Amino acid sequence: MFVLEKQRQRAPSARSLQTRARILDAAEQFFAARGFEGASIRDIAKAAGVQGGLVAHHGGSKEELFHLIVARRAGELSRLRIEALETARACAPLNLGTILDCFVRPYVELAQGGDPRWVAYGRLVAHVSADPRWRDLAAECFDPTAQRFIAEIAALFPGAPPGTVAAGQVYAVSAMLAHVHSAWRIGALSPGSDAVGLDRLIAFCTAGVYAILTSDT
Amino acid sequence: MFVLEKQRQRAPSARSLQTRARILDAAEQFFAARGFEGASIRDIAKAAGVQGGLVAHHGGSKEELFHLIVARRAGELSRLRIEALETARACAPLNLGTILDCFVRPYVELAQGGDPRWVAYGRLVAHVSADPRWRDLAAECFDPTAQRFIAEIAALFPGAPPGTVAAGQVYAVSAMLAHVHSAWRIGALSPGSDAVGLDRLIAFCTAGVYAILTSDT
DNA sequence: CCTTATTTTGAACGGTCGTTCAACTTAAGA
DNA sequence: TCTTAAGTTGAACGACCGTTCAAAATAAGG
Repeated sequence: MFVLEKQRQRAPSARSLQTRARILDAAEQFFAARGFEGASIRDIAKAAGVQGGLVAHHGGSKEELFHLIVARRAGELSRLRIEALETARACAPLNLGTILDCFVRPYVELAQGGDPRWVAYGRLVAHVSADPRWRDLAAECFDPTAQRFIAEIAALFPGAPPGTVAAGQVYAVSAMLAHVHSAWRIGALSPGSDAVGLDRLIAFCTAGVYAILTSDT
Repeated sequence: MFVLEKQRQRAPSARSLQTRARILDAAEQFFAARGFEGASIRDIAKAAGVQGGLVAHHGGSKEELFHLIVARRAGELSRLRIEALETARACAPLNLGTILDCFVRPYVELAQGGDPRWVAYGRLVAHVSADPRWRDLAAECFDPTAQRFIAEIAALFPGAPPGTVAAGQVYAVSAMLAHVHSAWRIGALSPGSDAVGLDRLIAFCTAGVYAILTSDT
């Protein structure tokens, strides 16, 4: 899967970096909208305004390109979530609602902020989660942060079985993704602040996770 | 999208019905495993043991075939859910947990029962829900039953905003799908009964929906 | 300013895709 | 039994796929 790259002898030019960014952004949109097989290298190249061969030059094979796109966005989001967690911990002792807030809020605010790249990323995550083909990619990009939050929650509920904490995490993530990419099914977005919907989502997740962690069975 | 078909002049033979079923089942597996674009007519034909042209004869175009497969399974599941709801209503006044149980349990038991066709259907639903391309299909196949359950829940919480009930329904569905097709992320299935996991899922959904329906905001 | 690593082009390669269709086989209905 | 609608085959169509590569253009580093 991964071959070690030849050592660079020169710094990339500004133009090359811009081209690379255009290719990755275009690929992100097409992969998100049409899935891995549905997105074609030629469509991506045309949207980025380059020749097809250049996509391979900057992104490698189609699989490597997909991996690259998911990993770069996941890394940035992971950083934001961990930062939110540390900030919250510095203010007050963590509770369940705060922990889930730190996980859910960063992404939902990015996606609802209107940046099409983060909306696309949500669809990408949905594709990756739905297809067992991407199991390794999910494990690499999503699991470390998820494990971190699972550990925080488990520390609050010492008696809860580990599997139950993990289940709550998975359910919460799925509800978060549905909140973003199935918003049209919930109804037309309210013209005012979207924060109401976000708070409602976090309340749903918190109550659900709390219920299964404190149940007797 | 839909042309009116020529009137049949003869009943289909038993062999033809079997062939048709083999084609639809094979298509269901490939669409579920690889998505719409990832599944090829030739793979489906080979798995069904027929020539490629026969797939078009029984299933129409690729889009029509996809629609056919989702609709037939959705119709059957919808019937089971409504039956469960009516049975429960006959026994005792409905409450939130019972309503959600009637929605979630029929599918999860089918999928966890080991029938690969129902496991495949779960992945199909995930694909349909993740891709805006299938918005109309989702509206046709999923919304009527969802609306029915939303109405039942709304009747229990007269003061709750309609959008909040719909949000709870969408979150619950997403958690249910995650429970089935992301079970590997929650952990190895317990060797004993899977009903424990199902009860936990229903408890999660019930507590979450209840929380957002009774919140002040 | 040179040298040359890097970026970019343009075209081509072998395959696979969804779809179509004439010809052949099967079996329903009179 | 006979007619013929329906089922099935096998091959072909044009289009698009991911990938490769020699050659040209660009620009970093000495």
